[in-house]
Amino acid sequence: MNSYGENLLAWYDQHQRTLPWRSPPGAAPDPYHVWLSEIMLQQTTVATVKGYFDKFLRMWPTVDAMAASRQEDILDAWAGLGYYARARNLHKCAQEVVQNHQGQFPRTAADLKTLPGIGDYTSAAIAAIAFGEPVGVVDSNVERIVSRLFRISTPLPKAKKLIQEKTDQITPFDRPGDFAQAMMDLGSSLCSPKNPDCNICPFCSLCQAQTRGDMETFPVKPPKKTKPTRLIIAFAPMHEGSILLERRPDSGLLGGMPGLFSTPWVEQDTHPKDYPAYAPCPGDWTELNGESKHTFTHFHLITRLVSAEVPKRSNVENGFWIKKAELQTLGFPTVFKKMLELLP
DNA sequence: AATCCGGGGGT
DNA sequence: ACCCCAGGATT
Repeated sequence: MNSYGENLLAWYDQHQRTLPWRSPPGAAPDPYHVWLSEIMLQQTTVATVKGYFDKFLRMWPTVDAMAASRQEDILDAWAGLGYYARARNLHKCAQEVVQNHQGQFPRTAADLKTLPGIGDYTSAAIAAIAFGEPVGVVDSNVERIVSRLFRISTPLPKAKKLIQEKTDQITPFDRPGDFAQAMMDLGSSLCSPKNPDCNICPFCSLCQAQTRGDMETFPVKPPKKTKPTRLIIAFAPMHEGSILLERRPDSGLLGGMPGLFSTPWVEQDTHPKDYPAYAPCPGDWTELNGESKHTFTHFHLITRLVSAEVPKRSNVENGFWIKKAELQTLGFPTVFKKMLELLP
């Protein structure tokens, strides 16, 4: 056992957090729980995931149950969590595990990585935590910690290979899963992006950046780009208290999710005379008061809502009618929730 | 190597 | 307003 492992695991045994997907000390983790939590935790905070994790386990207690469900039900339960490709891949992955692996998750990082939605990080995390494979698990917490430990000045993402090698080196063969989770606990508590608490850090004397006092300069990241603003008109075609909505195509932005029909999501505004070209049906469109704002990963969106009482035609491509009172029974992406709040 | 893909919380 | 976050897939 190296000194990194000794120091960190000693700290972990004292400060370990209890989380819904984390098994009690000494108990064997359920690979299904580990997998489900790791997918949800991709670019998503622990606090946000907790409620969704509990709900998913109640709805689908086993990978077999999830594999037997419909993608639409998975997406509905995932609504609000974001990055919806994760939910589509979750369903695909469960089906592959059942069909091609006898309902058992592969036990190595290399085999896990062949499954949908499982990449470098998640394959290593499941292999280490659920199956004890001594592999370095590198997420953004670990990138920050390791780049500080060794003062890695190469900018991300080019530094990823070196960070992976360093992480592999300091990961102990004994308890690699605990080491990985301890690193993430450390990164989310003491080794924070700003004002890291080096005084009580188990790596304090081992950390090159802390010795120099320039912790906050690591990791080195490329400059951010400014987000453009897109302005769209969303359509609310009404008929006797029902609204015509769209089931979005299975790929791309908010893929597979329900939403409102709208003009194209571009930076250029649309003139009212062009509304009919984009509306799902003919209508006398009148603008409702207010506008909704939402920010995505790479652009801001401002939406104005127009409404019209229209005949109830049923042959609208990807369209479906739903009573206003039943909107709450459907899982919407947050951007559409905000738009629907503009309805009178 | 770049780009696309959500949303919430901290500061 | 800007930062960050238990990243993966696509091009």
